[in-house]
Amino acid sequence: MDDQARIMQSIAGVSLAGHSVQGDIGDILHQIMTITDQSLDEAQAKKHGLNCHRMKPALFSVLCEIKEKTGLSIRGAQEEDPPDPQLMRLDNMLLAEGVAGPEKGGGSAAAAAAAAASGGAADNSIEHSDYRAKLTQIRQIYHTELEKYEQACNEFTTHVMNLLREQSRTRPISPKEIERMVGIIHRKFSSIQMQLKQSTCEAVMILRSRFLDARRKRRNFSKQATEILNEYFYSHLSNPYPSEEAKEELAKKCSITVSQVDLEHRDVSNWFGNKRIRYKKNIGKFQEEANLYAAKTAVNAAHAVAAAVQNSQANSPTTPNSGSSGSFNLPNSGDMFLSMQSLNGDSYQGAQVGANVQSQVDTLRHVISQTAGYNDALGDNLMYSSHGLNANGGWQDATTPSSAISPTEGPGSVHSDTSN
DNA sequence: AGTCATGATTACTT
DNA sequence: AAGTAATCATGACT
Repeated sequence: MDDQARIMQSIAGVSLAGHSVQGDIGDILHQIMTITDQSLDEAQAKKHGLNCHRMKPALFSVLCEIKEKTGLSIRGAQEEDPPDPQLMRLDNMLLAEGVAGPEKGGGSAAAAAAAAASGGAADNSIEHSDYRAKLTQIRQIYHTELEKYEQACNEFTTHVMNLLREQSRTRPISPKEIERMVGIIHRKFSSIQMQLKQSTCEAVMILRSRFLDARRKRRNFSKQATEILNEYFYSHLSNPYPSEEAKEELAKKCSITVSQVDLEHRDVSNWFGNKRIRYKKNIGKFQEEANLYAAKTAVNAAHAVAAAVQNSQANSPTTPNSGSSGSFNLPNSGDMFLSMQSLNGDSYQGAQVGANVQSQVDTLRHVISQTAGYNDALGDNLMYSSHGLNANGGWQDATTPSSAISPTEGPGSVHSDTSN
């Protein structure tokens, strides 16, 4: 500002010296220089006053002259637009992945059609449809964001241009300058866009690695997820084969807890597959865990019993002791409630009851085996016996639990699931 | 670095 | 198509 003031002063002194209007000019300049210190309304009024001033055209032409002279430096800074190699790379990738391409008719739809049509590609079309769904989601987000940026950029550009146009009445602004300004704005916005493109690329890469790469990177499930899965496993020990729906539900249940990654049906299947085989291979090793989860479900069951009893005998003064006092809002308490009622002898014929009885029986059997000192002859290896696990190594029919038959596993068995 | 636990994949069976 | 058994690969822990 000081430099500018000096220039102004010198202009006034040199070009217009000797005229009787010198004091007048000084006054005008002073007004111009202080215009930014004033409130908007004041400034607006003063600007208008200056615009109508009789000296304005002369001053304006002087400014134009000066501008012409200093314009060279600006022109020197005139830079062309080198296509950013990184941006090009991002663009190419997004195009290749079908994110940036044509909205619908392009890559993804074609891929979908190809996958659906050809029988050969049906090997894992479910996963691919899932993949495509997620990709579409990403593409949608990307496009709406891009559009938003575009709109904001245009709005801002027109705003700035209006501003400049308005200012061009008081100071000389060449079209080149406006062009340059627009260029700057666009560059700023495109750098923002690049960030969007970058994060989109990242998302696509993650998606790709998750779905299409040969071997998905191993991630450990969250504690809550394993908790939930284990709970199901040990409360269905006699038949640890969750149905499709059950798997789906477990996956959902595991995903709503705070875990970095959503579990899917396949993950649940893998988990149960691994769990079954590893449990069977070395039951002793899982004994502690089994006890833990059985106890956990037993607590739930006890609470449910309390709830059921309290409910069914609400009008009767004879309340069984069952010393547990607990919340009614336990997880699963609904299921437990029904099944316990059915065990209680009440004739509830809910669709869920049958399914839950077995899990209840599993839990209760375990509790009984513990409290009754059932593990005498088996040594300390098999406190929690293998229920439906038959000697052949299969779980087989759950409805005929063989009572405490230990498979060939000895106490000192080493688990053979080692490699490398 | 070594070890263990565990998620994921593969080949095979039912 | 779902399950099993074996195996691979890696995260976490020592």
